[in-house]
Amino acid sequence: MSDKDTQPLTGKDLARKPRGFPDKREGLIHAQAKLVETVTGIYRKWGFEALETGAFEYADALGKFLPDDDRPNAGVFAIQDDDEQWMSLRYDLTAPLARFIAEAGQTVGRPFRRYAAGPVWRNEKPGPGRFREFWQCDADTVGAPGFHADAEMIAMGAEALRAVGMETGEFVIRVNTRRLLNGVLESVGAASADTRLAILRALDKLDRLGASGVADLLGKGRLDDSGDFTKGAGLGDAEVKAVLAFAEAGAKTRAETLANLSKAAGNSEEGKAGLAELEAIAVALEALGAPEGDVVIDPSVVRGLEYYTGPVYEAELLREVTGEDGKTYRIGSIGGGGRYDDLVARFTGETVPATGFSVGISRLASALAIMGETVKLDGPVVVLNLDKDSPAVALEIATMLRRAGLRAEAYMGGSGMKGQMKYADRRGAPAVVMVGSNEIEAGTVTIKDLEMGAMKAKAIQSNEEYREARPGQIEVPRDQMVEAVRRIVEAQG
RNA sequence: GCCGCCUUAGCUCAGUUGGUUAGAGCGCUGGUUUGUGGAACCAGAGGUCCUCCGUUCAAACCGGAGAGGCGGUACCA
Repeated sequence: MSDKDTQPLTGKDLARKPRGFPDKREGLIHAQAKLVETVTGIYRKWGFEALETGAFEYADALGKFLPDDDRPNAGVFAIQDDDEQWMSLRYDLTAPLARFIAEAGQTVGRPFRRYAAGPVWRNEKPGPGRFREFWQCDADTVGAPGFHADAEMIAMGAEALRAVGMETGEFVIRVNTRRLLNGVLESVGAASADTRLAILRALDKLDRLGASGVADLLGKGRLDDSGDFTKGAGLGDAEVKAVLAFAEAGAKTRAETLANLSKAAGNSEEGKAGLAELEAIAVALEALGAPEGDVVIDPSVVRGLEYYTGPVYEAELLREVTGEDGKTYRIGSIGGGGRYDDLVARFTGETVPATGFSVGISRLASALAIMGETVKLDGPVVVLNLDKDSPAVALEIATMLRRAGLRAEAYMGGSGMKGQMKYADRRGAPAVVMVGSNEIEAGTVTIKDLEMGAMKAKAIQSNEEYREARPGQIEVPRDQMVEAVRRIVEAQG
């Protein structure tokens, strides 16, 4: 940026990582893979099929904006193709789907029910649980005009979150509709786009700032803890009250909320239509068996994406996230979605009603990681290399184990036995196999069950006794090695 | 983007109101134990004290700028 730090970095300074692009290791990768497998499994069960698109889309296909100066827009990562056209990394999985539908035309039947999982990129400020590269797992129904399709997305989303381990009270899916919001905006006479936007943004913060904070934002403005002043929407007291009454209409049950809303939503056409949408969704949710605790109607839900045209839903993690450092972290939204009836029409002019739900895989995984709920490492069986001058024995043993379908490696490092045991321990190896001169002479191998060894060692008091005991260790003839190792691995599950 | 706080060993942190060779715990490496991780004891190796510029006889410490981190706020298709 400035001209004085143009000196090239050297040495360790070179090894930097851009913020928000996480390095992921064994534990996290497997946790994420498992989440993806579980969630897509639910989507498949509900009758969705796989469809994936590429990482880049033309910038104008992704959104309404056009290239201005150097970059099309902050918020996305964009580069120019060799023909100078702007391409952007996708910021979600929905906009590329709309492009695909427009392009594929009649070659896909309607309704088209698809799921997809993959990384998306947003050029925003990262934080704990907030990344610039992160995974989403989406399901969408294209060509579905009825609100029961939205209800299906919501109920399926709740099922997916339960499948990844969320229990009653640990998450909630809050449902609203844009049309109800439009009705409220109309009823308070919010005409300008700026004012409407300011009101929606204020509403969206109800859960975080509370009624008084939102009231400030709806009115004159709000001074936050850091001393920063946020300009308000400029509504009068009566209007602020009306909007707040609407936003706080949420009640314990969906039926109660709907009853409250019918009073607070005003008489506009949009408001009535919105109420009808939510009523239809509520009926369908009953039929789908979605528990009241999992899915609530909450008129303060807005969601940022501009392409939503009707119902919107947001899945929030309620479970307290406390790290091993004792700090609590606010993870917030772990998924959401909504109806986007006009997204395909941008390309073809043909209105294609569609609705979708997305699970924030990276958020979920980092919430689990912060809580210390990482999956147990399941490393390979490690064959120790005791005679470093002739590693062939270790290679041979490892090959036997692999041919039998077991995950195994011969030690490749340069350390002594103690170091090799430490290595196996750190890798999460279920067992090590040792073949030294004693074993070669006797035609046997020594197998150590590391898990059992650890367990037995707990009962041992003195260091000498520990050295003597060789806990969890057995010696078997070489031709029984594979089965003995297999028993140990399987016993550990 | 704006505001505040922070940056010393691999990690968590001490540190002298500016004064020689910058410390601890954990971890790591080696040994006690030709060949035994998670236990014990002994020893050892790790540092441009975030970077650059300035003040000073002297800067890890003071001043300025920058980078990175954390938190808040804004933005978030």
